Amino acid sequence: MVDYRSAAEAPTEAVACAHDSGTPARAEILSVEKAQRMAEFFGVLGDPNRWRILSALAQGELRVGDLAAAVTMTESAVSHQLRILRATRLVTYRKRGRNVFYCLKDDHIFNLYQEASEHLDEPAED
Amino acid sequence: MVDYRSAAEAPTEAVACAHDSGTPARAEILSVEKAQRMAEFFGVLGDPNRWRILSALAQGELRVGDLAAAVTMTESAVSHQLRILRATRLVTYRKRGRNVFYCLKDDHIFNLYQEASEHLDEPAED
DNA sequence: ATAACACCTGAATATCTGTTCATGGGTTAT
DNA sequence: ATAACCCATGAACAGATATTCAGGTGTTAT
Repeated sequence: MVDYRSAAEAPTEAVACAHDSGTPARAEILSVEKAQRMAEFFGVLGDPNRWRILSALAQGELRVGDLAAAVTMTESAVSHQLRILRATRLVTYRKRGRNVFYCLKDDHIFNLYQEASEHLDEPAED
Repeated sequence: MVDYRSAAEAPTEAVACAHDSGTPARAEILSVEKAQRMAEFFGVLGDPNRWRILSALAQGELRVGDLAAAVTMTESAVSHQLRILRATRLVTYRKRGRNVFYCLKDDHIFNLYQEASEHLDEPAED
């Protein structure tokens, strides 16, 4: 997926830690359980098609079929992904007859998107 | 990893969308490229050992060997992971003789952690 | 020079993950 | 009742991923 050989190499001597010298440690080391929960959550956001689904739902409620068309995936594939997004409580749904309308559940996904964008938009600084 | 059969089921009729009725759509649907970049970034945070490494570094600078001991992984495994964290610009390093000291690069990881925690701590509401 | 140390890297393997395909349940129309 | 429609699900397969293992580079000590 990514070519890690093009990683940021050769740092300067200037200290570039998130918290410098005298600053007290901000956090304890994560327990394996907490780390596991974090990883499971972020892992859900680690798939491009799930991001496309989420961004489509950011425009408003959508039926599964329309959602599939919007992201050019099969209904089955979308349905599988929606199950995961449901379990992670990122989306909710509402049944009307034989249709099922999905939508985003809350604002957390927006904040995460924004925070990630800021990080990704930062200059390479090499 | 997760049992998706225990997903949130049986919604009420009350609308629970992130943006209600008349609100205008907040975003366009993500391009495949942007979705790909997002997924790659969040995918890095989709591993429990990487979270333990990051949280260990949140306490301060650490040598690779000490880091490995702190998270109970082999030096090799840690080194492989650090390469990924370096490429994602989540950590930086500093060479002193034959030692290499790693530390967190910026605050984004804290914000992401906090945002995710808030989401995960929300009640199940079933 | 030689050995020990700290770290990095490539290949190989076991595991996890996402899609497809086929099928089944529930709802509406005829 | 029957057919058409919408969606969910399980199994299976292909692709991605993380660790282990063996070996390599560069640095410090003897």
